Amino acid sequence: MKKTSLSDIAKHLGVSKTLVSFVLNGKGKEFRISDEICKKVLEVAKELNYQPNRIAQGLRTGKTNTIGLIIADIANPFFGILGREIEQEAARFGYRVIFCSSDENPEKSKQQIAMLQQSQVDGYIISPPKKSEDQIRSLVKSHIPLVLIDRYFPEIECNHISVDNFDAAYKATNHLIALGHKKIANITVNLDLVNMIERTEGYKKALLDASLPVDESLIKELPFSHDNKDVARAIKELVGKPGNKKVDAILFATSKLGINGIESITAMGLKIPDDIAVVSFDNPDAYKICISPVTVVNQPLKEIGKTAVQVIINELKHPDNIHKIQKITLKTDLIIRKSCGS
Amino acid sequence: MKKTSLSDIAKHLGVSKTLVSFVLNGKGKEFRISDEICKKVLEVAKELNYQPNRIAQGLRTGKTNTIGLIIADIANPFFGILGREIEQEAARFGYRVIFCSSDENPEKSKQQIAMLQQSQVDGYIISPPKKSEDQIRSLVKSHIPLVLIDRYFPEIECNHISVDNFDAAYKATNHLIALGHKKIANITVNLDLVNMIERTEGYKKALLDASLPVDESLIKELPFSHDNKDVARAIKELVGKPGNKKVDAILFATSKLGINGIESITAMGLKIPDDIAVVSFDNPDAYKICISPVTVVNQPLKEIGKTAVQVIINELKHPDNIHKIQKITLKTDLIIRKSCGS
DNA sequence: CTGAAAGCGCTTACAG
DNA sequence: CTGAAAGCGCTTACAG
Repeated sequence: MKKTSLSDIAKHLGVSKTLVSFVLNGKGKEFRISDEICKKVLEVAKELNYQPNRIAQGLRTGKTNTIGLIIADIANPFFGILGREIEQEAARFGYRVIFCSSDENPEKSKQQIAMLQQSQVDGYIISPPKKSEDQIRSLVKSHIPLVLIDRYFPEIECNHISVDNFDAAYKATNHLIALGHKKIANITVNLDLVNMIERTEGYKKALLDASLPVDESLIKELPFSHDNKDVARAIKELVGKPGNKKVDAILFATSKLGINGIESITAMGLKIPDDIAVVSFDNPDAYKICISPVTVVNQPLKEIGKTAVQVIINELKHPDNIHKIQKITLKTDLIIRKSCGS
Repeated sequence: MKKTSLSDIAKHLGVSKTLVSFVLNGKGKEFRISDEICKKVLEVAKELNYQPNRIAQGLRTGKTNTIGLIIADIANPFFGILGREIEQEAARFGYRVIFCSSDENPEKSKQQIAMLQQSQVDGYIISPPKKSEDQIRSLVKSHIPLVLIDRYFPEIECNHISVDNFDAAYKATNHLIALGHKKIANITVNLDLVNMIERTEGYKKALLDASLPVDESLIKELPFSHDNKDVARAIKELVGKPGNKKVDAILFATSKLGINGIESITAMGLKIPDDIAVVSFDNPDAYKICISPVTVVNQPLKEIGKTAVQVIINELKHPDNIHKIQKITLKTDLIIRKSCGS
């Protein structure tokens, strides 16, 4: 079954491809093509089940109606929710999206960017891994719409959408302090990325403002691809010997860390929040049905995704705006459950 | 910054596009082009940062190296893990993937299929919603590689990869029975799809084989887009009045149901497994750190994803095989934790 | 060994 | 109002 093309329809009716193209693109009125012919063209197109070849259109017009998305891992619900929203918002504007998971690996993201360039995507939404500055810089230079999400590079002038991580960590830590916790640890991931750095800064600032000491040994930076054992080890180090508790609360910088952490804490026979209080970034289902439902910093993921697409579409529609850089910071909210005590 | 094309390289060196194309496609040897010229072409290509225009290649060759993926919802970790594996395996073979979430809505999947057709994807991996039989049939007719995952339509001859749902539900129910539970409910989703139907059949068969009555009022089919309230209501109906327990165990057919269900059960003040035992399909993180870690039917998601891509690639490489339909059924395993008692 | 030419399916000045 | 023609960037017979 050969696919039908524009010229099939043209031949069928004894008219030119030009005319058919006009009609099918809704420019019938504009070129004052008679209603009668318009109707016929539409009929035949339907009858022959005409599907425009977007590849051909893309080659001709230079626009593919495709957005390239690079995130760390689509299997992680954090990025899943983000990706879902991006897909949906893009579809509203007639755009498709190619998904890429970089695993926070700059080698992978580099290849993925090259692939997306070759695919002639109209725009990029990227959650850049560390050490990908040069990739982002050269993308900026290419003048194709680009927006960074979740994190960004302060030294690169580029659209980005993220969350006030400093403020979020500050408030979460403060919440712990207000409930009487004094020895508060921070388990985070060694991504060397602003978002994570700001979280740790916010945590420290909250301690300082409460005249609590900042003990660097209570800050554990784990590798991104940590497994349960890494987290378990970190927690053992933090907890110390029984009867001589080094720590009475932990701020987890990601839900992956938090979920593994809670598993370890429980496995060690410790109770949340009585033995140790817990607060975490992100709000996965797991935290709702957890042994002790977890107090979390909730990020407006859907808004991040939606806004990212809108920034891209806006630049595509108004290419003159491409130099008006948008740096958007959204607010988080603290959802208080039971894991911090009362 | 204009992108460099084949002819830019050709002009640069005073040779023909043909030659450049041959060299860049690794056919230098085949056409016995001198090593010297090959080297120069490669050099210039690198220097000019040549990126082949895949859109143009696609138009010319009819192959886009793109796979279209339709699942219910990429934000659901079940599909997230599947999608991740598909993306990764596809990348290994040089394929990109366009992600579409259908929300189990046949209208959406219809539009998405049309979009993917227009995008000239080389193959489809689809988790088809109910009432999408006609869409799948017409795709089969188009002779473009297609594989159904997670569920399929028994009456349509088509590649599919799924899991032995009957067996899985049978074993899960049996596990409950072996632990002494007799009044076992089944909360599932009204998808009218083989996978879900088989789960309920397996559940019933296990009851029958144990000479337990099958009580249709203990089978609750909720809408796909259920919210917490739907699940809470179902559970209230199942549990009945205090002191007069209608049910002592529940088999959840999906983790979304299970997570909501456990939340409701806990909110009602019931203890798992003492007041009510729980077993669920799928193995999200939530179940590991749950109040009572949940016994689950674990599906080999990565294998499903990987195999799906391989079936597509295989057909693409050996177009003659397209009529050798592959119907693959994988095994699940029961991961026993604490939610069923002992 | 290398090049000129056709053509994939579109869109869009241009001409009448 | 409508059509012939060029061209997007490739690949690939075909010719020499």
